[in-house]
Formats: sequence, C-alpha cells, structure tokens
Amino acid sequence: MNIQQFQDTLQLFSAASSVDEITELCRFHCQNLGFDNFVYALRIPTKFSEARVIIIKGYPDLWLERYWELGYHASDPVIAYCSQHVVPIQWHDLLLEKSSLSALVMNEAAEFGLRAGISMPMHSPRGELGILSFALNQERRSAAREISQHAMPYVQLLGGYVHEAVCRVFGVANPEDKLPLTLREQECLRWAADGKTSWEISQLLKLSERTVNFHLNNAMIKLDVSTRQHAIAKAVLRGLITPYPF
Amino acid sequence: MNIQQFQDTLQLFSAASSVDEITELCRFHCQNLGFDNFVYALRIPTKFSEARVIIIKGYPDLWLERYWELGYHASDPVIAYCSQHVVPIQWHDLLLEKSSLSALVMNEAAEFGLRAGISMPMHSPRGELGILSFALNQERRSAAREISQHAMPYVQLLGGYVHEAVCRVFGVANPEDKLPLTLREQECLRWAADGKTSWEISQLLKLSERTVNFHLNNAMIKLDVSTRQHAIAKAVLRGLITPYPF
DNA sequence: GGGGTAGCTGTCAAATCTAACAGGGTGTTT
DNA sequence: AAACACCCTGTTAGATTTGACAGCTACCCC
Repeated sequence: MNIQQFQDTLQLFSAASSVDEITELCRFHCQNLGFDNFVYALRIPTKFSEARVIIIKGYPDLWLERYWELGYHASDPVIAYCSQHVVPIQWHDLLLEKSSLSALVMNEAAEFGLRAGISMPMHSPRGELGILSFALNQERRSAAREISQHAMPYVQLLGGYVHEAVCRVFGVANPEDKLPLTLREQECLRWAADGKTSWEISQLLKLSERTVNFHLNNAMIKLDVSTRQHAIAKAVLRGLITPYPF
Repeated sequence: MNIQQFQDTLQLFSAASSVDEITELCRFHCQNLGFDNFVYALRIPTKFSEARVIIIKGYPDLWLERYWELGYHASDPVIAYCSQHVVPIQWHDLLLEKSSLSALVMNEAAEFGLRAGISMPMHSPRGELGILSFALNQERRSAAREISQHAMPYVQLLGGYVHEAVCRVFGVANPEDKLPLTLREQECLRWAADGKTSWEISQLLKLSERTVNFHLNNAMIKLDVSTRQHAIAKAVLRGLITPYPF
C-alpha cells in the first residue's frame, strides 16, 4: 500500500461512529504496518487530579491492568515525551537513565511483548493530549528500527485522524465550557499565575485591590476550587488561560 | 522524491538554527511539492486577547501587509479551521458563506495569486498554534485539487518539523532545561496545585507543616518565583508536575 | 419594570503563606 | 573526612489571601 492509497483509507476515520469501528480501523493499520500491538490514549483535563482518560485498546490486557494499578503513567517516558513534543518518537530514541523509573516501565513493557515501538503525540486546542502507539515484539534492534522508520510517516498521518475520530465520537470538542471565565477573571488569573499579588494586579489593571479579589473569587467559584493555586492549575491545564512566565 | 526520502530531509529541520535556514527549507519543499507560495505562522498566547506572532515568510509581501493592516486574521477561515482541528484542510473544502468576511478574505487572497492551497494546523502543549500553508496560483479547480491531494501527507509531515524548529529557534518552549525538582518538591507542588493547604499536604505526606513549606520554598527558589501560584503555573506549563491519572 | 449578567468598590476577621532566624538527620561523591 | 544533595523540624513576624458582610453602575432581554 503506498502513501496515496493509505491517505484514502484515512477518510474512513471520519465516518467511524463508535469505539469499535475506530478500534477495528486501528487494528487494520497496525497489522498493515507490520506491528503487533497498538494503543491510543486520550487525556482530557478536567479537574487537576481528575483528568478523563479514554483508551482505544490494542495492547495486552494484562499489561494495561498492571500499568494502571501501579500508576506507571507517572513515570512513562513516552508520556513525558509526548506531553512536550509534536513529532513522533521511536522508543529506542528516548533518553533513559539506567535504573530509573522510566527504564523500569520500558523493561516491564518489553516483558509483555512491547519491545520496540513508535508513538505519535497529538495536542488539540483545548489541551487534550492523544497518544497513538504501535508496538513490536522484536528483539533485533536493527529490524525494529527499520520497521519503525518505515512506519513513521504513516503513524504521523494516522495520529490526526484517530484523534479527531475519538474526539468526535466522545463529543470532546465542547466550545461552550471552554470559557466559563469572563474577561476580567481571565486577566486577573493570568497575572496571578504570573506571581502577582492582588495589589500588584490592581495596579496593572487600574482597579482597586478589592475588585481584583472579587474577580479572582468569582473565578474560583466557577472553577469549583477554594485556592488561587488550584484555580491556576485548573485554568492552565484546560487552556482557559495561557500565561507566558518564561 | 518518495515519502521515504522526504522523511530523511525532514531531519534537516532539527539542525536548522536560524529563521533563514528554516525559510530555505520551507521554500525547497514548497517548490518540490509543486506549490507557488508558502507561509508558516506561529501564534503564542501571551495575555488574553494578545499574542506574539512569528511568521516564516514565503508569501507576497504586499498581501501580508494588507492582511495585517486590515486585521484579516480575525475573519480568515483558515485560521478559524486550524484553531479547532488537527488534520490539514484543502482551502476548497472550507465551508464559506457567500459575501461573508471569510469569503472576502479568500477572494482577495486569490487576487494575490493565492487561489488554491492547503493548510496544516499544529497545536503544541502550551496552546501555541502553528499553521503551515502552501498556496497555488491555479485557476482550474481539478488541477489544484489533484496537487493538493497529492501534497496532503507531505504537508502533514512537514508541519510538525517546521513547528518544532521554529519553537526551538525562538526558544518558545524548551522542555530540555527541566529544572530538577526533587521528589518531595514535586509531591508538595502537585498537592498544592490541587488546592491543598500546607497543613493538608503535611497530613497527606505525613510530614510537619514546616517541612511542606520548606519543600515548597525550595521549589519556588528553583523556579525563580516568589509565590506558590507562579510556581504552579510554571511547573504545570513546563510539565514538571503531572496530574494524577496520566 | 424585573431579571440576568458583568463590572466595580468598601470593611473586617481569620486563615494561610512568605521569609527570616534556627537546628537536626541520611546518603553519596571526591 | 569534607562537601554535597536531599530530607526533616522548629519559631516568629509580617504580608497576603479567603470568606463574609455590605453597596453601587451599566447593559441586554423579556
């Protein structure tokens, strides 16, 4: 299958209307590309410590169970890479420190047949992060590398379509609850996230300190939190505010 | 050039260290794909309703000037599409209402030789939006469609690499310089970001309240900030602390 | 006019955080 | 052994935030 034909099959994702259909399409492409397993995970920020996670399964169940039980997502180097980048990565290219938690996760994965692979990060406008991974149970590095290398462009293309399909099926794109915050609330929050105190913000926005507290309080109520810190974490994760404190 | 060779040339973007180099690479790919013009625009949110915009130019200067002067970005249907999607679009497929502002923009663009084209949106972790566009001065719809169709996968691949290159050159987000927060510092910060007070964190981690403040203070020093809020915003944006599930 | 939303301002007490002064301990590396 | 990183704990004073009590204007929609 050349890339042009491949491109045509991608249109099927736009028509898919259920998880099962998407799973089947992924499975098809997985085999087609010469991989053994696949998984797509979508993280949707909700509360700070309560992101919603949607998974399209094509991985060994035992591994997924173990993964969640032990909270491996926190040390998974693939997730760490994907949350910062926009181009795909071959697992072999990840920089791992010996006997780090990250290395442990990857080694255990290998025991479940996930020895080599490739992952494509997808970031969408509201901070959702989708990761499409294809894995290979292949001992020989060179062979694995060749397959991954060859699959790279296909995986990159697939990523976007799987991502849009999953978001559509689960009704993720929801512009309504994107900005529950008023203009002033966003402004105040942004400056607060920038380390400014109420008084400083009042000077910046030419308001009274009381008004700044008023807006920040309203923001906290809307975000259902009771401290500024929580409000900021939540707003940043949801993309409600984008401070630039660098 | 097949897709495999193409893939190899993409590595050049990782080495590019200046705007000029990136521009040249884009120009090369533009011609190679059979297009007449290209442009890459990166929007970095700063304050609410304010953004820093970086442009890699390969469009008629006159058009770009007019575009900015008249604030066309506000009605540009390509930007509207790109801010909501993650897969590329052929301009012909955009839904335009007759005599809308969007249609006006596209018509005027056509007068500058930008009659057909394709645009690839790139969203990165902190809300930056990059748009890579290739344009064609081609009257015949069918011919334009064919070229665009053929270029689609290449453009999608290019997008990520141009995006990462520009972000790197402009120092937009440098995940590399991860300030090493210690384990305790991360834990405390994570709970603080969840709205917990020092006392509550001390109970959660079975520490004294003083110790929690100690760790949070160290984290603030390392992040070079003077409030918890700023520390949390910075840490979340840099991916130094991860929300619980994932 | 009433009701809704958004914005603005005031005071006050209690809770919380920040910054400064201290003092311990462990473990690894040089 | 000394230097270093990480971890733990104490006190205090002052700044800041939080939550509660108030009040006001302006706009839009029904």
